[in-house]
Amino acid sequence: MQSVPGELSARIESAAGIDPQLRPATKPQFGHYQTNVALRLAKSAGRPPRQVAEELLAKLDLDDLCEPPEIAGPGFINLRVRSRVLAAIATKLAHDPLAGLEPVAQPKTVVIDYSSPNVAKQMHVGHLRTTIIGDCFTRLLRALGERVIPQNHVGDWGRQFGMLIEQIADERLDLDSLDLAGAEELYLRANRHLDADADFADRARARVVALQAGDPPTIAVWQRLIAISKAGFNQTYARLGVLLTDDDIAGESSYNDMLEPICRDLEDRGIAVVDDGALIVRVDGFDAPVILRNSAGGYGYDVTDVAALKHRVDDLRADRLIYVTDARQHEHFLKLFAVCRLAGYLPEGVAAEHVGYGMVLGADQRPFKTREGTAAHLDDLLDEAEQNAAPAVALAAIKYADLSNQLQKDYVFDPVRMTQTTGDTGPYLQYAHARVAQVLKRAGQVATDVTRLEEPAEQTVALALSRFPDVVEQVAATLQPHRLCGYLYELASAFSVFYENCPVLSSEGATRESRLALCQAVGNVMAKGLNLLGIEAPDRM
RNA sequence: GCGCCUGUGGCUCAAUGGAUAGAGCAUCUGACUACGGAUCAGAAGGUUGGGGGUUCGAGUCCCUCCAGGCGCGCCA
Repeated sequence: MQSVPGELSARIESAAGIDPQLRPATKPQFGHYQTNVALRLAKSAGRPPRQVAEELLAKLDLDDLCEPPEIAGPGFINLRVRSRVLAAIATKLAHDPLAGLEPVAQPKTVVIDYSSPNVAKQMHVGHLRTTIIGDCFTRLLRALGERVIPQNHVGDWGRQFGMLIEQIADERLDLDSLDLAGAEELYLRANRHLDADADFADRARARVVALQAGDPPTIAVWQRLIAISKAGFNQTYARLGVLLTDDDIAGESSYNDMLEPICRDLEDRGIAVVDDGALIVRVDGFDAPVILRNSAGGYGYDVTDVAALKHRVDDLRADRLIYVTDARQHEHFLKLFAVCRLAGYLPEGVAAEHVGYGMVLGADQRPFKTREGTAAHLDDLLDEAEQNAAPAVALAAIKYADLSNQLQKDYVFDPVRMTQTTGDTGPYLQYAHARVAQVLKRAGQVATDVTRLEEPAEQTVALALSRFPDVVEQVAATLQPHRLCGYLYELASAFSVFYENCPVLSSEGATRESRLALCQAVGNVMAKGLNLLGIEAPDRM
């Protein structure tokens, strides 16, 4: 079944010839949906908009879905959906396990790059957003039937491993007793050692060479460090309740064998040139080139990203690539996409999008740091939020705060404000869901059909419910979770008004049954919506 | 210097080129012997950073200036 706005939109378009740009009405007195189609047609037709609107309505039959349309203001057409249509939708939403979401006709393969922590370092505040946002995208697109392949681009390669492995040898460290926090302390000791001891620095450099050459004992230690780190990451993922698993890990090192052939390919085809000893690709519109290979013959992140993209297109068969990293890397990804288009690694039919998010700031409006000046650990943030609320609620608060404003904006991590249960917060949404659950539990009967929507509050709830599938679809297309947050907040508010004005358990007969079913629909949609955000919907709080 | 992002009530944020710019927090005023008051109703609070322009219509698009953040060849 097509959604109501979808069906209305299709019918108006077939009569008008252009997309009606149907929108939810901006005010209750304008009905449920509005379109400015007559205003736009009037221009090319050279006739008054209201007259165009009348002619259009004469050709349209919406009687099965809407009350008679109204022409208002300069020529808007206002539509009010019939109560029995809304009731039928609400009934469906009450019982549909998918809450009205329908799988796309032709699923695409979507590769989403997110989280990407570094080996031998605990995840810090910077990883919070990429992990939560990426997890939300995975849930959203999977709910719509897309084939989603998360890619956790773990930083498991680079010069730091030389000093780490040498430091382990120097200390005769027992790796069996090392956890991720311990590995991070090791990292710091190795760093200090490197600065203070030239001989150690030489050995670290030699160890990097050995690692790159595949020296077995060196590789063995490197693999242990990765295993220790993964275990630490997985603890944090479990605490965050995100879907990432070890299967989603595609570390930087996995692309090593591709780097040299890519350089050769691009150089052979004249796309890359040697400049100042480095192999680079110049990109129109950007001053700085993409550096495939530095003048010392080493490979950096640029070429690794090219290789990763090529792998995702060629081997994973991606139709759509999404990268979730901080906004500062935006230009890097634009250049990466440009180079890959140029090289033919990124065919026209494959979409590539960078979703850049803003920084997490402390109360001082500065990037969130510890007292020592290092980036705060992710676990510390969770701990801090849990001082203000129970773990499940604190996590909801953090995720909602992270997803509810436009992603590219910085936001202030304010544990007190975001754990509040009033206003536009995660806990408020959970509370609405819990109230629904309690009513249903106490009803003592199974919810059936929504049959009457006489009260305005009932109408408002049903109308909000009917918009859910469209909102989800739009969020999946635009990758703007804050719109889903806004929608769920609206639904929760509408439910609260209904709850205040329309007794459920103390009403009788058909009214009671209808209201119970409406409650169930709200609960179902709310739970589904929260689930798409990665937020739990408890029955009690 | 060049480029990207941001600027909306005291604070935190919405608004797909459409009607009188919407919410929440805080403030003030109301509603409970309660289907969970972790709620609801109402009030007050705005020259959408400034100035031009395009359009029937601009917070939104274009130009320009201002303020803040970030990035600008061999580290991710």
